[in-house]
Amino acid sequence: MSGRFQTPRGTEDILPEEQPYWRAIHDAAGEVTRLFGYERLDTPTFEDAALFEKGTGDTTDIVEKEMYSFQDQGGEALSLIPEATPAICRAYLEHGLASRPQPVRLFTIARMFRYNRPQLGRLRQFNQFDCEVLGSGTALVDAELIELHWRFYERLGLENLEIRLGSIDDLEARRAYLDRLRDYYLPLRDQLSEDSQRRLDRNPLRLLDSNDPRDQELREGAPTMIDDLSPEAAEHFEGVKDGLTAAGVPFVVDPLLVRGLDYYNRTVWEIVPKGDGRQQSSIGAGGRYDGLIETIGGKPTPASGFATGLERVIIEMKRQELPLRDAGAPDAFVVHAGAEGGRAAVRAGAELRGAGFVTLLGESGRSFKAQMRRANGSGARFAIIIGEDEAARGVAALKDLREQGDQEDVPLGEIAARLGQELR
RNA sequence: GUGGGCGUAGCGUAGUGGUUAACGCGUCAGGUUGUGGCCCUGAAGAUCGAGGGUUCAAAUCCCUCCGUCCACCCCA
Repeated sequence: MSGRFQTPRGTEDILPEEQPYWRAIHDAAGEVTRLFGYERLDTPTFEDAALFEKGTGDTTDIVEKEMYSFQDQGGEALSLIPEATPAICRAYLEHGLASRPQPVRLFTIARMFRYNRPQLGRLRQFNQFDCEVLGSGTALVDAELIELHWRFYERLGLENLEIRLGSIDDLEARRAYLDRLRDYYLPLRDQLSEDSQRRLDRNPLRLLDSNDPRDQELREGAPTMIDDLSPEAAEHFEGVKDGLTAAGVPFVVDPLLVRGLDYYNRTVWEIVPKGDGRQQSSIGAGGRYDGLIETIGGKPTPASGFATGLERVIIEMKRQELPLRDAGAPDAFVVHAGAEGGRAAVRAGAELRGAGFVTLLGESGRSFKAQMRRANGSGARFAIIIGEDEAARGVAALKDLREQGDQEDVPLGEIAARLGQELR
C-alpha cells in the first residue's frame, strides 16, 4: 500500500470509532471547567517564533530542536505552537486581560506540534487540554489547578492515578541548589553511568531520576531541593499541600520531580498511572510560572497552569477499558424499492428527522434482503419498508427489529407520530 | 537526533528461498416469488511497506528508504 499517501510521520487520523473517546474528553473538560469557573480562550495554531524562544526558552529542547518553524511569504518568522502557555500569556497581555478582575481563569483545547521521534504517546501533532490561572501567586490557586486537573480524570472514570507533587523553589534558590548538587556529584563523576556523566554538564537535575543502578546508589547522599527550600517557597509548598488535603485530593510528594519546562518555579506536579514503567506515562503536568509573563514583555505577573496530553489520556482510557457512551443507534432504517418507493422513503426520512428521529435510508437498487441486513446491522430499532406495493397504497410497513415477525402497515405521513408512540 | 524490534487483503494472523500467497473477522452477492439476526454457498479484495541487489528461483537472504513500536533523549 505504499505509493499511496499516508499521514505524515507522527500524525494520525481519528477514525469514527475513536470519536467516542474524544467526545468523552470534551464533555469532561467542558464540565469540569464550568464547575470551576474557567473560561475558554483559543489562540492561533501558529505564533511569532520569538514568543516561544523567549517564553519557553531558547535553550530548551522544545525550542532548540523540536519546533516547526518557518517563514511565510511575507518573511514573518512563525512557529506552529509547541505548547499553549506562552500563547495564552500573549493573549492575556494583548487583550488587556490583566485589567480584568484577577486572577483570570482560562482553558483551551488545541493541537500542539513538536518535531521529535514518535513513540506511543509521543506524536508530532498532538492535542492538549490546558488550564491557566493568571494574576495570582497564592498557593491555593496551585491547589485549585491540581484539583481541577484531578477531577478531570476522575470525571472520565480513570482510576489508579497518582499526583506527584514537588517544589523547585524560585530561580535564585534553585541556582544555588544546582551548584550544591554539582559540587556533590563532581568528585563522583567516574562512578556515574556514561549517560549521567553527560547529564552532569547539561542538566544535573536529571541525575536524580536516572534508571541506572549506579546512579541510584549515588543519589542516596545527594542533596534534595525539597528539604531545603527558601522560607517563602517552603511556606507556599505547605499551602499547596494544605489546599489539596482540604479538597480531599490525594498526592505524594516527590522530591525527585524534575521534569517540566524551564520556566516553572515553586509548585510543580505531574499525574501518572500507577505502576506504569513506560517513559511516556505522564498524562498531564503543570506548575507555577511566575516569571514567564514578564519574560515575554508584560509586567511581573504570577501565574500557574497545567496541560494534559489527550492522546495519552486516551491510551490510559483504553488500558482501563472505560465504558463509553455509544454513539447511539438509529431509530429507524428505511428499506425501499422502486422509483415511487424511493421518493416515499425520502419523504419519510424528512418527516422522521423533522420529528427528531435518527433515520438512515437503504441503498436504492439493493435487494430487500441486503437492506434488511444493513438495517439489522445498524442497530436501528425499526425498519420502515416501502416497496412498490406500499408506495402504491400510500403506506409503509413498520417492523420492530427487536422481535421476530410482526409488522404492520402505517399510512405515509403518520410514521413519525407512530414512532413517537412506540419510542415515547 | 542515537541504538534496536517489527511491517503479509479494511482488521487480526499463517506461511522464512521453489507451482495460481493461506485462514478468521469484515465487505459484496446468493440460498426460488419483495424481509434482518443464526447457518450455508460463492465472489471481490494483497504489485507480501517502497526501491535496489543476490539467486535458475525471493514474502522468505542482503542494502537503502519510509512507517511503527521499544530504549536513550525530551515531554503531554
